[in-house]
Formats: sequence, structure tokens, C-alpha cells
Amino acid sequence: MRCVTTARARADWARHCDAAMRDAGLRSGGARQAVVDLLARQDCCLSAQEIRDALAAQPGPTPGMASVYRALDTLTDLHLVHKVDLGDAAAKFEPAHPGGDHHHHAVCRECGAVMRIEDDDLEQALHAGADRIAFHVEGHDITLHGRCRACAPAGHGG
Amino acid sequence: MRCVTTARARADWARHCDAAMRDAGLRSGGARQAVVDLLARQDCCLSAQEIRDALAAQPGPTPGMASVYRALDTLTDLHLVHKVDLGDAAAKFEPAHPGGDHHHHAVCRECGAVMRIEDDDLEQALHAGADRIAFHVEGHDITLHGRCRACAPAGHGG
DNA sequence: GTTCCTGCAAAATTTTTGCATCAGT
DNA sequence: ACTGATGCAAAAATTTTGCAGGAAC
Repeated sequence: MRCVTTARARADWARHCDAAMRDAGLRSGGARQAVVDLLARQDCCLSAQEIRDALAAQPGPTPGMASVYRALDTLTDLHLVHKVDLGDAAAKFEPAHPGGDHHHHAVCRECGAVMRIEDDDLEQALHAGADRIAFHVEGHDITLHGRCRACAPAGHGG
Repeated sequence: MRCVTTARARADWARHCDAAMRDAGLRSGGARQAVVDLLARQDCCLSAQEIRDALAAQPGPTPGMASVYRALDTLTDLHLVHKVDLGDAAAKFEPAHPGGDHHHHAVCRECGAVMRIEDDDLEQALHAGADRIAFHVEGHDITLHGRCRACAPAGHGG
């Protein structure tokens, strides 16, 4: 199972973002760019608070929460970022790679760890099922709940 | 595709709730019972606000939001109710039928309608995939996003 | 110079908690 | 009577909005 996004894909996404934002007539401000740069370095989703904390921890000015939310909103509208709701209080956000890197999430109910899930058979079943219903499917989210290997009871790990 | 929960399953769930709540040493208060009775009549998920509105519309005293949330929290802890997060601002809740009635949701991004989704192949793929990862899966949620038949562009209907 | 972006603060929304009171066992 | 359930209001947490100032084009 692939577990990380390649450095190539990250660079591609950052470039794709720059192009799409320029294309949309958006100006290159500091806060939004910082959010994009941070997300480009992530393998999985981050909450708005986590994004701001990460930006606060790195050199340079720290954007306000409002700017983080506005940046995420804009990026989500442009389909550059995918909003993920894992059942926590806060929504999370992750890069929406244009060419692929489609994945889902498993949340450990013990430690709260979030794992990436990639399964081609699952995607196929989903697409096949989508054809059978009176609904035009444009996207989907899958969240597994359970326990990660570290937290799973011995003998029940899978 | 089955689209509704049978009257039998609803009655079973209500009875199951009563038994489980008695078993847990919970008293039969008015607000929680009203929430159970209302959920037992539902085919799909309702938000806390929708639940309270529905209770306000029917005869009898209207419980406060806090009681609705507390009832839902208790019922979720007892695995009698399943919390569903469809990406809206508010979480939704639906009966967790013990024997079956496992389903997922499709949300129309035009009109906001929520459809039940039941697909055995999808469930099988999910269980097969669960065996292949280092994660002990105890539950899962699937949300499809797109457009319902009424809102789908002509010729693109699923 | 115009328009968009940003930051701060206030507002809106959803959910939780404190506390006094009421109801079930 | 004891213990838990309920209602109201206040608080907490997350997200959105208003407005003034600054930056990009």
C-alpha cells in the first residue's frame, strides 16, 4: 500500500495551484500562498487550526484564522483542496491532486490517528455501484472507523 | 434498490432501544423517549435541529435542544443511534438497526436531498479491503456527492 | 489607482456544560 | 428519598462576516 504522496506529486500540485489561481484572476497574497505551500508538504489532511499552528511555527508572518479559512474556502471552490469531515469537531483539508492520489481515511478511535486508505477494488465497486442508482455521482468520501495497528487488541489486528 | 426501512424493523429498533436503555439503568424520561419514538419513524438521518423541530410540531411538550443532544449522545454511546456527518454544518443522526439496515448516503449538491445507498458489492469490497490494511476496522461511512435524478443535467443521469 | 487580500474583532452556528428543578424507581 | 432526566441559560468551539488598511496588478 502506498502511504505517502510523492515529492513529484507535491510539486505538481503546488504548480497546479499557482496556475489555477492565476487563471482565476486571484492575486498572490501572503496568507493564501502560505496555506498552499504548507498543504503541498502534507501527506494527509489538516484542520484549519493545525494549518494555522503550523504556519505560526515556521518563520514569517502568521496569518489570522479568518485568512486561513478564506484561503481554504477559495481553494476548495477551485477544486484545489478537498474538505474532509472525519467526524471530529473540526473539518480537515488536504490537497486535491488533479491527476490522481485519490485516497480515503481511517480514523483510530483510540489515539485519533488518521491513515490514508487507497484501494482500487473499492473504487471500482464504488463506480460500478454508482451506475446502478438514480444519482449522478461526482465525488465520494469513505471513512473507516476502528483501531490502528498500535491500538488494536492483540490477535485482532488486521 | 430498497429505499425504506420496514415497519417491522422500526418497531424492532424501538423495542431494542427500550430494552438497551432499561438494561443500561437509564430511566424512561420524556425527552429521550420522544427522540427515540421520532427516530423510529425515520427512514434516514435527521439533524438535532430537525429532530427538535419535528418534536415541536407534534403534540406534547417540546424538549430543549440540550435534552435532544444529550439523548442523542446517550443513544450513540449505546450504539443505538449512528451519527452521520454529511459535510453540512450540523451532524445528523439515524437509528442503528442491530440486525441490518446498513446503508450509506448520497447528498445532492443542488437541492441538498439525502438518499439512502445500499450496495452489497460495495460492502464486500470494503470488507475485503479492510483485511488488507494494518487497521482493525469496526465501522465505516460512505458519502456520495453529486446530483440527484431531479437535479442531474439531462443525458447525464445515472 | 483600483481591486483584491489580510488581519482583527464581532457575529453566527453548532454543541456542551452548570445548575436548579422535576420525575422515575 | 435518592438518583437520574430535563430545561434554561451561559459557555465553548468552530466558522463566517464587516470593516479598515495594505499589497498586487
